[in-house]
Amino acid sequence: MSDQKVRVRFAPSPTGPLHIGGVRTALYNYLFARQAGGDFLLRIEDTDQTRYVEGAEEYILESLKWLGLEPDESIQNPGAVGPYRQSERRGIYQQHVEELIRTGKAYYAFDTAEELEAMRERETAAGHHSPKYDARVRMTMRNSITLSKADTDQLLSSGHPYTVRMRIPTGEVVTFSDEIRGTVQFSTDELDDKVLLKADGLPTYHLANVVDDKLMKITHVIRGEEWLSSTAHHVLLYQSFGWEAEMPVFAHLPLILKPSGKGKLSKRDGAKFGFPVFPLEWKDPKEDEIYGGFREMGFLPEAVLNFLAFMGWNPGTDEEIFNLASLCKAFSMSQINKSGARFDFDKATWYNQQYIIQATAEELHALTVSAWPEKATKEYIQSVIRMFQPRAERLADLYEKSTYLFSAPATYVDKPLKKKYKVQNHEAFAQIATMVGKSDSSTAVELADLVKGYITTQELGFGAILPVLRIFITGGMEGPDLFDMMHLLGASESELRIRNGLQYAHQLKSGE
RNA sequence: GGCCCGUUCGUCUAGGGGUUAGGACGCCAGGUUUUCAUCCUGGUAGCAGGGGUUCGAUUCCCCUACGGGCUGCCA
Repeated sequence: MSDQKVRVRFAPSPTGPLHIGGVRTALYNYLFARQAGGDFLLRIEDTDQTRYVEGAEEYILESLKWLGLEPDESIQNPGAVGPYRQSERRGIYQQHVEELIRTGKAYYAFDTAEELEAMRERETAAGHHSPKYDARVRMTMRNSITLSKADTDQLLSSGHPYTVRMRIPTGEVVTFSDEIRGTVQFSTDELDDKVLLKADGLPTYHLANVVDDKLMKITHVIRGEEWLSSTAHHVLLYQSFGWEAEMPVFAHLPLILKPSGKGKLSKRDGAKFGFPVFPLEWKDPKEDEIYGGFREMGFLPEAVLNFLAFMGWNPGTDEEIFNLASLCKAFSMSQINKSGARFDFDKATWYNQQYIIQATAEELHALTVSAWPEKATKEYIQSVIRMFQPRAERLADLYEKSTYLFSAPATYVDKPLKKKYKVQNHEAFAQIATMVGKSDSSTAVELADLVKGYITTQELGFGAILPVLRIFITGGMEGPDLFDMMHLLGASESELRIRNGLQYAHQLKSGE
């Protein structure tokens, strides 16, 4: 197995939006494949028709595309081992299930939902805590083991609904090696006779997964820890088919947990904690509810990837900024943790800020084009972006925080203005306005020298002038360097704003 | 309840028989910016508990506690 070309798969169910934990699973699969020069496939596991959600498949595809985790083989660009949608592989499963029945590894079960329920109640009452359809119980149920051949054939030909169950042997120990957890053992006495084929003719995860992984030549199964318990069933299935030699290497990833409280991160946690748990926004057709996405929240895909990569993995060094390409180089299965990681939105935000700072103004402009005032030129907008990059945690901060560079402030912060503006400086501000208006400084530094020189020679004090000037220009107390902004706004606009601000401040003061 | 997996600062983690237990986020303080942010410096805080093994355990073993997963004709 190890001398074959590495092939891994990401196999989500189209039952809703792709959860952030799923994204991380996809990422690790992608990284592992890229690093090994192998293939990364996407398989849609749509065997539960009752949970199928319209649009989920497209959502998954779009998410992976946004993140840059595009599969080598998928429903969109099929390879040689398709179809890549399980619902289109019915015949394959049917065929394999028949083989298991022939060899006695599986059997028909005719129990109805009511009968199963009755069994569970009976078992619980008898003191069996988690009732399992196991070697003992199956002898009390209606299946092709307890029924005569004639009765079984009769039921089958009469169209009675049936499932096919796995016949778990007793008294054996299933041992397998997990890349992350080491040797894991299960006693077959603990295992139940899992349903392999449902009454609707579609396979359950267990059967479909094993058959598809084998047929799609998957070498490494990298998936969430929620699958660890059922891996024993999967190993048994490989054995039943005589596929021991082709059994993939298993690697069960630690789960992503809620930021606080108990359990793994869930769909509702986003709304509950005020941050996205999905890559893209999702409008649920059934619930009439909108779930926020990292993309719409102004996150850069590489920041999401970097953040997610570090939830459960580390490069073994102190470095922590890794884009997709460097992650591919640094990734190693042996550096994956065993324990679950709590989702930390502050850390995600920090990563985003880092990537916004690293990005070029051109890139950020391209990602936000429609958000800027139409009249502004590209050069002007990109200058604004450069000024606000270190001040942005989300893409929207870029244009939401910089509105005053596109139109004069409509209001001023009164309290600081009252405190800082002194009536006796009125003439000095008027002088500065004139000076700024006439200046043809080619750089912000020249403009700064000019104004600061005036303040110094007039002995006005920077603290009495600069903060007030900032309020005149922006309306507020925060923002980029004052002279950078005035230089960008231009001489006449700056002069105008100073004069308007001065008039306002003067009225504010004299009105007391 | 049963089975399986896990447990280093609040969070993400490095480390691993002898270390001042390292880094990052967050938070706090200082510096730069006479603003805010960035950036820089410093600080805060941790090996779940109990038994072993050992000259010596945070590191190895066992137990307990706690956390997580599974226990569906869901995946």
